[in-house]
Amino acid sequence: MRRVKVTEPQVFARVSRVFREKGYEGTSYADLIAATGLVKASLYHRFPGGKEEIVEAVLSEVDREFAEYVLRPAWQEGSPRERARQMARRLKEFYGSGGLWCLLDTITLSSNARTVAHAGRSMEFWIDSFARVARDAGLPAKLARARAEAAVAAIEGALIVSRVTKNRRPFLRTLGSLPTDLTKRAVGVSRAAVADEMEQLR
Amino acid sequence: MRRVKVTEPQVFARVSRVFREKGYEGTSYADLIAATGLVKASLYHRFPGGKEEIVEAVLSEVDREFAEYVLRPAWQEGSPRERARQMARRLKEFYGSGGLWCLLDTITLSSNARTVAHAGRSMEFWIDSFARVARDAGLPAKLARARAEAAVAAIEGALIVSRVTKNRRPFLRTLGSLPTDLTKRAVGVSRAAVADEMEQLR
DNA sequence: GTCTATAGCTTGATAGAC
DNA sequence: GTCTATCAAGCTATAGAC
Repeated sequence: MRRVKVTEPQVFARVSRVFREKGYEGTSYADLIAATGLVKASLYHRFPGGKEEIVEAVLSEVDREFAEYVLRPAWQEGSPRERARQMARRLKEFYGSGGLWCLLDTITLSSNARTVAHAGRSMEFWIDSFARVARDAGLPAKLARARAEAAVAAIEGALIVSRVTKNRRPFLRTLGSLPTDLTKRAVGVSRAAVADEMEQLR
Repeated sequence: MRRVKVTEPQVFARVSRVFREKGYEGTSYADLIAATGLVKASLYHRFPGGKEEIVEAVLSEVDREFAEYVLRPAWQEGSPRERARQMARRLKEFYGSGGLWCLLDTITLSSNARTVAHAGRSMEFWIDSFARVARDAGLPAKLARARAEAAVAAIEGALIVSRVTKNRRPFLRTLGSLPTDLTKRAVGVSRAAVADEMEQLR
């Protein structure tokens, strides 16, 4: 009765799903076993460092996918607004329209300093990517950076609101306004009609 | 050797601090014992329902304080902008300038449905409070609601960015722009100078 | 690379004395 | 209302066969 070998990409995908959903402390080996179909000793064979090593590996892998797919448009040629729009589409996909949480969030609560530092670097790259688009749209570097931080926070926060109130609309709205938030030349009081903003409400 | 009795408000304050910091699964009785100075059986005497009852009680209490202090200006008389400013000041205080997390966030990851529902109602009241200020500023109800959701998300997200990148500035900036974000008549492309926004960067 | 079996510790929870 | 003592279950982790 030979078991079918579970491929490495499958293990990563299934395990990361659990950590995204339950966080670091909330994830037990029982959960990981149920998700992968592997037995505990097999997980230890693949990740001798235990849970900490698993979470490090998952973070690296998810990070790579996020950078290479979701954030990629930030580093390509083309109209800043259109690149932001493409990132918004991919963010929607990546976060399951607001039904999946962010690993950088769930994993950084009561986990070790090394993991938090790793997640910090990942988030910095995310911010850098957004900031690049804002700069390409003509914003001064300092302002671009602030806009990028605010945009990342808006997304992270919208996921929390989505989880807590079980309403995904704020998340989808945040993605909808992302291209504008990242690239518009100024915020503040304007004479543009309220109707403009209301039209964008979905 | 009689022990000094620990007052109920002290227990609530210390226990809620732990849950804010570590989340639901991340908090163990060992943590609660260390924080309160009480022994396990004493905690069970006060909260026979165990961890679930503790977290419910903490949520109710923190909720009450948040509504009665932080959100209070939303339901008072006066200029909407000034009321938003006062809430921003109190939010800064409540979240330790970005060094303390939100219970509604940390407690809703891998905890039971009842707790998530409770947290959901708390967040709805928060959104309602913000929306009221936006409506008082002259915004139509639907737009006011969307602005309120976005503002709550911005705060929650800024706390995550603060935790992950160990940089509190995004959080403080979010509070700085809260009065404007909540009460301005329109967003979008405007002719107001970029300098206006940059001046507000701290 | 996967499995069975087991070790030892920590967890949430309870009984009962003071 | 607080304590000591104890419990079973769950946890992370390892040894060793196939």
